[in-house]
Amino acid sequence: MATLKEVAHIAGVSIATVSRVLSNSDYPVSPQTREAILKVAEDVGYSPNRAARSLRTERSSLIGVILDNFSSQWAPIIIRGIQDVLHNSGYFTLVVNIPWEKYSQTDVVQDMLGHSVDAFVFVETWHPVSERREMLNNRPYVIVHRLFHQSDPHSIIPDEAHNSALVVKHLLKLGHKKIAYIAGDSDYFSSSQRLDAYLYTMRAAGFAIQADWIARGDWSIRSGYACAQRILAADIMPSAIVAANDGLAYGALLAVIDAGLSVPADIAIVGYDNNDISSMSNPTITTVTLPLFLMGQVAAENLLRQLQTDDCEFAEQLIPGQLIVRQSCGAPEGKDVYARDYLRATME
Amino acid sequence: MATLKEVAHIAGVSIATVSRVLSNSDYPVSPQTREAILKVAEDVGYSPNRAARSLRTERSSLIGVILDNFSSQWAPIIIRGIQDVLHNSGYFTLVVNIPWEKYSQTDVVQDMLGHSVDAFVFVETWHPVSERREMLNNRPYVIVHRLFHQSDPHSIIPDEAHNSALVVKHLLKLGHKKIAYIAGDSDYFSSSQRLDAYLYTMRAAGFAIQADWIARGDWSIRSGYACAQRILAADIMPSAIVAANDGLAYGALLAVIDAGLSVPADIAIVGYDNNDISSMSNPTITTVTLPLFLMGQVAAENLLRQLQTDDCEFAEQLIPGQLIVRQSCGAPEGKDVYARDYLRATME
DNA sequence: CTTGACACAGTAAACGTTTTCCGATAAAGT
DNA sequence: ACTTTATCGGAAAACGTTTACTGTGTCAAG
Repeated sequence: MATLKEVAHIAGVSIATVSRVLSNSDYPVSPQTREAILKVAEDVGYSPNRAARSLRTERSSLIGVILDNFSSQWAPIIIRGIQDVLHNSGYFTLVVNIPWEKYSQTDVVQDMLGHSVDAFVFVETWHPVSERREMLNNRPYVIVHRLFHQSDPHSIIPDEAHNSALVVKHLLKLGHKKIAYIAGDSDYFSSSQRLDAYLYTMRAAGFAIQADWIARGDWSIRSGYACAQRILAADIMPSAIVAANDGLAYGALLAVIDAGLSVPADIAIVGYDNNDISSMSNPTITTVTLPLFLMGQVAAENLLRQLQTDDCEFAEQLIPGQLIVRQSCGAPEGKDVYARDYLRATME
Repeated sequence: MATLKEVAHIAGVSIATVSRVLSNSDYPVSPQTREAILKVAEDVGYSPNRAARSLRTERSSLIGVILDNFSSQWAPIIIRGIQDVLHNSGYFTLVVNIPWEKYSQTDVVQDMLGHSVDAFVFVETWHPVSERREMLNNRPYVIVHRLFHQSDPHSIIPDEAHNSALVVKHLLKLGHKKIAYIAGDSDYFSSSQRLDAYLYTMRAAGFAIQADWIARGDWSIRSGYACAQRILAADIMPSAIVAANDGLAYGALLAVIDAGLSVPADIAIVGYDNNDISSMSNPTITTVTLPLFLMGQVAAENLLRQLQTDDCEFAEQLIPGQLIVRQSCGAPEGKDVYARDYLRATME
């Protein structure tokens, strides 16, 4: 591997000059010398030794990315968004999945600091804010798709209020007035956000909500089934059910069908997350898709801003999702196909 | 951040000695000094500067992991397997998803070499062997879950022959003699492997195969549907269909049902890959699961062996999968539940 | 003609390790 | 008692950068 020294020797200049040209510093260098050096560097295939550079500058062009669950339906897409931006800016990511029964987040952060990462990204994972700042050695950080309640201004999260309003307004527009709701596990941030927005939008539209129209599940198909059964036994039968994710929605779908009713004729159903289940069920389920790739990009851009300026002004950033209209709500269908070519899509 | 120098100063020894103790070299150091140094290092929270170490030793404790498709159903699990082993041995991974319409593999490899990665892992991706060795600067490498035909002794791949035999023998044991087959896209390595093993096992068992029992699809649900229709129109109607993946199997399932037949009573169906689709369909589909986590682990262990010894003796390594018996083949069912709690499982 | 100011290039120190070489002490063999 | 050998510790060089400092030469303003 060629070094500065060799390039300098061939070009007949000092290594300082070569360094200044090749690390695009703004130190003045005459056009001829610059030209000559660039040519030599190209010829010998010079590539800077990151270790040496890192040792000297105390920056590594490495960014630590920490997650709990690599195999979540969201994480890989978010990471692609992050890398899309960071790689273009010359950064590499140290992606680590922490099975938190095995390693502590703190240990991993320590190890990463040993590699002198410039910043951190937490994906769908969480650590008490009070400790975080010092734990990270005051490096910039960002949390993307924070799942839990603990608030943090460095978060990039879906705009659940907007999304919920999207869903409820869509149903209202289709003429539904009696809309029930199946909430998710209350430990999760998005769960209460989605529920709150449902309540707010309904009230803002001037519609009453029956107490027995609201059930709370734990995200699973099974609990969606159980919740829907409770809702179907309500004093006033609703004409639509909004579920806080596609698993619950699919469970509700099964329950409604098992009760001898039809979807969407008798009861409309809407889910969340655009999980594969929602495009493969029969009927397919109208749902809200989260802009995961975009969230990753935004997170990375935020991080870059923190790295470039020392401006650490920060506010939670909300990214709106999109409604995907399918069969389960009775509206004219969007462009989505019945059984999406799942494997085809993932293999291309 | 504490340095060797500080530790040395406090412990009252030279940095050379501290280095020898802290980088567990086998250079003789008296127990007392060792003890003292370790204590001081612990107290000040010493953590070695990887950049400096890397500059000196020309190793980085970094391993480059390159993939095409982060969001494939296999990749995240494989990566977790890889990291499980590598992280325990003090390595970090530089995971990069290459959208190959955007960047060239060669560029990414170059960038990684700039960070002086010690070795490479290619996940489900491919590059001509002839160029590879020099492109990688003679660093060790390993390919895990190679999808294409181009053979390479450094590959860790599923033992498709074993898996196919598993499936066919299972059906033969259930009394099926007329077994049809839907193959996948012939560009893919596993496709031909699975087909070959089907043919071999059938012949070895002494059963004839009708030409119109074999159809070729492209992995998609749609093509599974079409292939099954062709097979159902065969001169001699088969009693079972083996499909090269779960998408094809699901398509076949739909076709059989649409033809007014029942699964498994009239036709048994078996798929591959234990995709979510196979556990959510009705009936659920018997399938073969690939040991992805294990494959990642094996790959990482191979890499470590290459790094430690300079022994580059290498042979393709085949990892056998497992049969998951579900409803679609008519056998007494395994422990798998009907609609697996998909989201629950991914969120925990 | 002086005096800055500026553009450009080079010298050398520093970053934190590892490791070679060398010296000192002690134990063991003659 | 003298060599040999093993054990332990230190001094110092090196890895490839970046950058503060210094030193030229040129040019414009006074």
